[in-house]
Amino acid sequence: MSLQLHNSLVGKKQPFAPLHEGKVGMYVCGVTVYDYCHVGHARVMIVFDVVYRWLKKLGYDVNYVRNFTDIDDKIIARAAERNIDIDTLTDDMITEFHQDMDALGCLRPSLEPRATTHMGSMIAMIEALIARDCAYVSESGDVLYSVRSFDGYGKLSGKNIDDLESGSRVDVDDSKRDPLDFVLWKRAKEGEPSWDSPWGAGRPGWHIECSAMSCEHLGNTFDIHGGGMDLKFPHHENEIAQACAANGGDFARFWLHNGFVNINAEKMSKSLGNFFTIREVLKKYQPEVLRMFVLGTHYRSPLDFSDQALDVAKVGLDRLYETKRRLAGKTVEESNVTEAFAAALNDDFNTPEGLAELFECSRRINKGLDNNVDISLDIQHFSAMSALLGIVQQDAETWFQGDSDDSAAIEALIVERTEAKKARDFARSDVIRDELAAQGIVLEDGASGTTWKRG
RNA sequence: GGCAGGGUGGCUCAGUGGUACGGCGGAGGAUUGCAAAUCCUUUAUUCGCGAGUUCGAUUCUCGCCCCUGCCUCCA
Repeated sequence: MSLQLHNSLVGKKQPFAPLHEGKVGMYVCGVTVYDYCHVGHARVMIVFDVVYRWLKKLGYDVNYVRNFTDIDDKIIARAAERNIDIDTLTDDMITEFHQDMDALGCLRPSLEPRATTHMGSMIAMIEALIARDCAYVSESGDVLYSVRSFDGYGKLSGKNIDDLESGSRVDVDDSKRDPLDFVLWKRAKEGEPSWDSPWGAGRPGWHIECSAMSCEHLGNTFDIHGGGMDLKFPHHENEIAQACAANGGDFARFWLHNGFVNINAEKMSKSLGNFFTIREVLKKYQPEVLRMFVLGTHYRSPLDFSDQALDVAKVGLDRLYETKRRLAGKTVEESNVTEAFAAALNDDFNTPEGLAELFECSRRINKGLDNNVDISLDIQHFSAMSALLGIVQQDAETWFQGDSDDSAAIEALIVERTEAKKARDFARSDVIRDELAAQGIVLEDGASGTTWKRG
């Protein structure tokens, strides 16, 4: 079966075919760089990392663009708060962001454009919108987008303008022709960073950034646009309105939205304050645990965050690493994933089903090892599937034992215990095992000697 | 109020018009000096509730209940 994507634009799965043979253009909304990333951000990045990896595996030449919003109200406020330059803040946060992403095993996108270096294309797009009567300069001096001018407004989010207005919580701004009109260009306020434009000094609105940067780097019409479900409205709706009205054609062809990360059945978010940063989680859990946790649920479903859920992910990974550990020393040839795995990923990136296949493959290997039958093909599959998901990528001993420096002492005790066992002095060997167990060390007596891990 | 997405075993998470995948946990067995790990067997007359369509529905349709989100910044 070929790749099927759930396209938010039509609300169902559709067969995927790129605009240009063999090439895929994909844009994913990145982060606003004013603070550390939390688990919600981690989910988007991990989900689209797997999308990226799978598209490449299918043989596409993928141009993956993920932006940084490096100018907005929150950034200005935070820089002022910390009494540092905006550039210092954003550069710093981008470095921290990359650190988190690298830790999580997310491949770097092809390009990570920053809003502040794309003023030209944003201004050009706004000019085009004004020329087409889709935007206007308000009394306050801001440039606004006129939502009534765009017929398809609301198509992505399944809303219509009248419904939006009746349920609107937005304060009515007199300078707007319509309450739903949104800012394309904000006139500079005293002391704020600004860029020159035909409408005076100012800075871009959030939505225009993504429309301009995606079109500049991927062309006016491109294949995939992704992001969190919360960006569907108004952000992505506005992106479509801007790009389509300015360019006169289609914008992104497939829209992919991932579900939220919840805590106690509530959305994890900055505003609710119920978030955990990635680095907080990584103090307690290895990065692959977070990855496993994310991939264990389909990307569009809600994902409940809890220590218990992470523990479950950890135990599952342990199982896979036990298999990898038994494979130590065996050379693995480059190979492909199983058909079942490919079918799962092709079905709108069904990673839980992909994981099920990986676990089954693990069992086949263990069984083969126990019964001494040829499992070379399974080993290749195991390696290819785990690599594709970006898990079980560490050395198994490191995974189980960590890299602290008490290993020598532990191993000395294991040698002593082995001697005792050889002498059938089980009382002594059990004492040693108990001593180690008290330190959290679990021993496993295998056919080729004793191995250990931290429990 | 409008719109979107959900409700599957003790927990978690897939899936399908013909009685349900995987993981965790539980029980039993093999293996082991005993463990650990691994393997085998087992663990949902049942998929929120009611009705309809059908030979047959958890899967389709309708109604209802409950949960979450979006409609303001948000991944």
